[in-house]
Amino acid sequence: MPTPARTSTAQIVAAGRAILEAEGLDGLTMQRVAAAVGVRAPSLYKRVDGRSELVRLIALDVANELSTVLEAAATTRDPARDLVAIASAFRAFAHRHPEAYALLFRRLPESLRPAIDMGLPGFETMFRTVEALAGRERRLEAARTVVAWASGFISMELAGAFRLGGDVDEAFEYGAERIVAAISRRPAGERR
Amino acid sequence: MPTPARTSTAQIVAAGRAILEAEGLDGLTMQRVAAAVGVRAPSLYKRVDGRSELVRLIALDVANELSTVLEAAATTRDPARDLVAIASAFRAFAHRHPEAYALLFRRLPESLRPAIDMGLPGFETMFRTVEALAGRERRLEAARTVVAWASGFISMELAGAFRLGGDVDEAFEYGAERIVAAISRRPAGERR
DNA sequence: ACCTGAACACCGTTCAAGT
DNA sequence: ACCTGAACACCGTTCAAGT
Repeated sequence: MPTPARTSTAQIVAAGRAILEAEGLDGLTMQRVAAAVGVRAPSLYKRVDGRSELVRLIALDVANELSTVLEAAATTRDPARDLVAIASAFRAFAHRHPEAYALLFRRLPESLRPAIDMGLPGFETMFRTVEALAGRERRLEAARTVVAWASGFISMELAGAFRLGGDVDEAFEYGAERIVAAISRRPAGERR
Repeated sequence: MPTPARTSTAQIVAAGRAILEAEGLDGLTMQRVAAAVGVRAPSLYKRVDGRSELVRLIALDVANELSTVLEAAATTRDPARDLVAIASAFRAFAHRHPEAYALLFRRLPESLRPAIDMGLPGFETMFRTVEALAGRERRLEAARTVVAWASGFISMELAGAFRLGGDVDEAFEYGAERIVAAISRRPAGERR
């Protein structure tokens, strides 16, 4: 006799994300998630293949949200200003969802890799903005430089690695400005 | 009746590091470490306060080794070349010990933070080299920019995040050059 | 002193049995 | 169909008992 579903994959992912953010990745247990959606742990396996699959689904959810945030950040027609805005939006997102953010850049065995496509609109936007500054030929190296800097800065910041005092916001602004200039085809002063 | 110690903290840390590198952080269990040093899991608690303490000790060991590697990398008197060499040594270390490296930049509750002092000689060397390029006033922001870029690049690389093809080594060289230029004081006469 | 087995409270995961 | 309790193989950690 069929019984109605008491939960859904979407609800499980949402609950998992909430628990992740509140308790950290170690606190994200199948039992907690099950309790949050009103079910017992074994029932989760009807919709999700296991814990690592759940974590992967959460990471995909986070990537999508981040993508829309980045997309919305490029509002001017000036690529230099847009790129700074994109980097700042990236950082603000990480501050709002530090545990979720950490999920995006963690080391994983090849097989479990979350296929976070750089094809997501927000990353495309970033990529296009970089290309406008660095030129078609150097766009890949330039994009990698920008993303490496931004993600590294944020990871260190969230890991509490900036312990020498100073103004961290100011260091981010300094870095953003310098990096934008560094990847630009012409020195900033010559642009019009 | 006293029995002789069958292992030591140093041996435990070394075994733990080997297991970490071979099996990943999840594979680093007290039982495995115990087996590797020829003892049962409960005996580890005589020398180490628990698993997170063990991980902290391993992280400190890694930080010290990284420090000596960085220190040895600065061999010329040209700070620009030295800084590139330091960044490359940093990257090479991470490639040799990817799991150990990941330990250094992971998010931790404040209380468990591994007190990886920036006072370690290798980091001092890097800091001094940056200062020679960026000047005393901007050295903190400049150092943060360099380390953020390098650590971010390496994390992404090790996480398998560079999936758009292209030459990753070339992207690192490109980034290193551009960043060194970006944090350097402008030569006299050039306007901004 | 140091080491150990046994025990406890947790995990993730499987599966037969219930509705 | 979906959910569940029971079971299994693991964890980390504690502690009384052994040497």
